[in-house]
Amino acid sequence: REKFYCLSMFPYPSGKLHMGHVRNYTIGDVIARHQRMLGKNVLQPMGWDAFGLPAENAAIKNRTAPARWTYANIDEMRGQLRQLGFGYDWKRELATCDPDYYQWEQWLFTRLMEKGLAYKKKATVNWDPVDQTVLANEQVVDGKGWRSGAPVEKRDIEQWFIRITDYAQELLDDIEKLDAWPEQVRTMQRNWIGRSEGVEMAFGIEGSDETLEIYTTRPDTLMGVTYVAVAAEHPLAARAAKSNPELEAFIVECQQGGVSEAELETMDKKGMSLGLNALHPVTGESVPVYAANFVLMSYGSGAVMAVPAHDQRDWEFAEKYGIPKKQVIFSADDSECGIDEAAYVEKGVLGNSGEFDGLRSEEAFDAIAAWLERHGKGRKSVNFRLRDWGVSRQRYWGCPIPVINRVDGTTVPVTEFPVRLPEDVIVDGSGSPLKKMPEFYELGDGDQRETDTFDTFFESSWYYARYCSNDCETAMLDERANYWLPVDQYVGGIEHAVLHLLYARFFNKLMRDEGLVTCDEPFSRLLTQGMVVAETFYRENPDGSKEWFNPADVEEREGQHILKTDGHPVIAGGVEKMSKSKNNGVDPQLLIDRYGADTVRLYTMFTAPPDQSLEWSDEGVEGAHRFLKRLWALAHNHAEAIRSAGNSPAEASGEARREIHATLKKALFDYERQQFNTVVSACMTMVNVLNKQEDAALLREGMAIVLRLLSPIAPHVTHYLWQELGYGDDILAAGWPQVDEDALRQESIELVVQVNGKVRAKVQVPADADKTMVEQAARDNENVQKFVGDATIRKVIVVPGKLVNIVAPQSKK
RNA sequence: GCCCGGGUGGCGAAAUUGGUAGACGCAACGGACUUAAAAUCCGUCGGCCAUUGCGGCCGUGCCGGUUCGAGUCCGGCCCCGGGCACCA
Repeated sequence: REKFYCLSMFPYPSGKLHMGHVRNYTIGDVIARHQRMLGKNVLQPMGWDAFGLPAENAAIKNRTAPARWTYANIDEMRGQLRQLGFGYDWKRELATCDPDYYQWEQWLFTRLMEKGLAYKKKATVNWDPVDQTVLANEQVVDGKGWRSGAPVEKRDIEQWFIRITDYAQELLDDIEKLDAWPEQVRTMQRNWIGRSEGVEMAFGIEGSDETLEIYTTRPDTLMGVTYVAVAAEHPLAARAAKSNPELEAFIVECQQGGVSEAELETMDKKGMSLGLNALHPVTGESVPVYAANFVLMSYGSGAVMAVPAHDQRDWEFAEKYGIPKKQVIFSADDSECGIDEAAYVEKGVLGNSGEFDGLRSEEAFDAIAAWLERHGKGRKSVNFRLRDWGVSRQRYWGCPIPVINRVDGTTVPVTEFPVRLPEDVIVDGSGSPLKKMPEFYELGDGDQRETDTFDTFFESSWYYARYCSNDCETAMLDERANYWLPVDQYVGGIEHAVLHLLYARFFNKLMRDEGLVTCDEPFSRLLTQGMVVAETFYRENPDGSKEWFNPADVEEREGQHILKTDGHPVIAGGVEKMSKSKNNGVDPQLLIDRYGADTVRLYTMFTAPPDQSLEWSDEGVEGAHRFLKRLWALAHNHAEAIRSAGNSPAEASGEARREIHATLKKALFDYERQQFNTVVSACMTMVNVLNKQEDAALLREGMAIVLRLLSPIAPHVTHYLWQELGYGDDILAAGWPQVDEDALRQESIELVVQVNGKVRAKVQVPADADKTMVEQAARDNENVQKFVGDATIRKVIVVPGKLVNIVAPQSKK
């Protein structure tokens, strides 16, 4: 049989399942069961993304080791997944914190080191000066450490990187192959990789032999450069600061704050002159050099050219510091292009640009690049926004980076795997326990084992492949991976649209180039489920931190949100993604206990289309449950008749049978496009139709259709009724229902008649009526005549099978 | 700030992608059954007007445009959500 690999993003074992998990895994299971009923050889595995920050936080809070906490959560959540009836192949279960798993990524990392694809360099992290520890971006709240409350600083430390930029072009090009991915995700990935074509060039430094390398996508504006900006950490700035205390203070000030892009992009743009000048590569003119807090050292060369007249950020900076603006681009059609109010960022025609005057921006791009090239000062170059992947984390609960730091300062890869993470530790919040465990890192002769661990995206970048070979003890993957891969259907949250999905695509290419897999891309088809969101509620602690309360513990009283346990008010924090950190998850267990798995599954499928975000509410679950009861009652009211009815189609009940098959046609269409909410609607419609029927043959045919359509969504009830009504032993093996086109034929159909685009009547016409007949029937209608009156009919539009529009504009009197 | 989505009845949504706006549900209301309640069944259910019946006007976040026809396409706004490289 044809293979079908259906995969849902594995969960972080945070405690219990939340509604987002239920939604994700129900969608995956519905697709897997659907494919199974279509006759395919389906693989659907499940596992645990088990390393991560929350386990360390829980360890501090509960005084348990992260490993213990994690394994207990896995047991709890596995039990819940079983209750929900998901069809997983549990033999393939894996947890990323298992040395049998992570040893292979340690091995692969050493291969990357040998190939030069892994390297060490300094990079900036958030530093909490009180707790003396590195903070994740999430742990920086309003510029302060979440535990200490101290203002966060930037600090540069040595870290491992992987050269994802070597694969930038291929990652970009292969997006074209992903034609069964949502366009939205493809666009986000393209933008993230951010290929641009521009020019790199060297500005001279006045009174020095040094040069400043800069890159621009707008070389046509080169003659409008009025200053150059460098990062505060730039060597040039550091040197100038030695004789300038004010500048030194500014550089220290720039060390404040976190490293997240959102923070950097929204902060006040500040700068200070270095008191030295750069030399324009074409004119040789002097322009001042500024240190600026928005230029990043880790980004390109840490220097940018600034054209206030034609770049909005440069414009604002120039305005603030009184730097001149020089307009060099003018609109081609003499339309308004002044630069007094804002930068003029459009392309146009050059002026004030010496020998380049009169060229259009596009021509100037080439001309200026050629000039620079000719004079040995620059060249065209392609640039990517994508940066190399920093994989070092100064944390305990992760996969140890398999390297040894030699006493002579060199770094060598480990040769024996796994490098085991000690699990019996105490986490106290003051940095990684590994750094306090000489038994872990001391290797004798001064050699030390690396104590940093991998980014947890490392584990989640290849788990999809390991499921195929998870019992293989001698290699990362074996030939079974190439049978199952690529994943035919991947299902997961839209929040992973870029990072996880891009890293996994990259990792697949790394594994391919290592000869481990043959496919270029890991996921053929992608369904990005919308988020399950819910209200958030919090109170502010005296130290400014926030305590979050679960919506289930909050009620509304006289327009105020009150915490049930103490009766005091809480603050509504808006509707957000269900998360541990905001404590706004809904516990599905209560619903499973009360209504059973099928109701929970049916409700999550029915209440919104899979890719749309779903705001949770308890209401509506009752309706899903009621439908299953109606289905059950329908089956039992007619059980005898259905069991004894023959399998021949129910010819007698023309209209009802037509409705069943027309609805089936829609349901099959919706299954194909994965719009499961309307599949459920269709099933409800069919049950409503069948409820009014007595004809045993039609009931037998109709029930056989409904049960199979519903089987992927509500497997338990349908499995039981299938047997009970005598259709067979196994509904999964029953085959997929098919539309009988004969049943859809109609003798007459209803057409909508519009006059000037407004519906004025509905007429019955024979199904095979031609255009003339249809038009005549429309004109004959009383209400239509009333609206046409004595106006001249200018045009009649007939849309076959749908409508007639009579265009007869009333003349104004 | 940048990138990507979304906005349709009291609520979740549908509209096979430019052709009847509101399918299917939830809630609500009215009725049947019941001593009663629950459950179940039947009916009403966008707003306004008309109502004996036919019906009419408005309506898919806001403003404008294209079209015989726009929830759907185009331009400009507003609001909400996701991501922004150390949450996963």
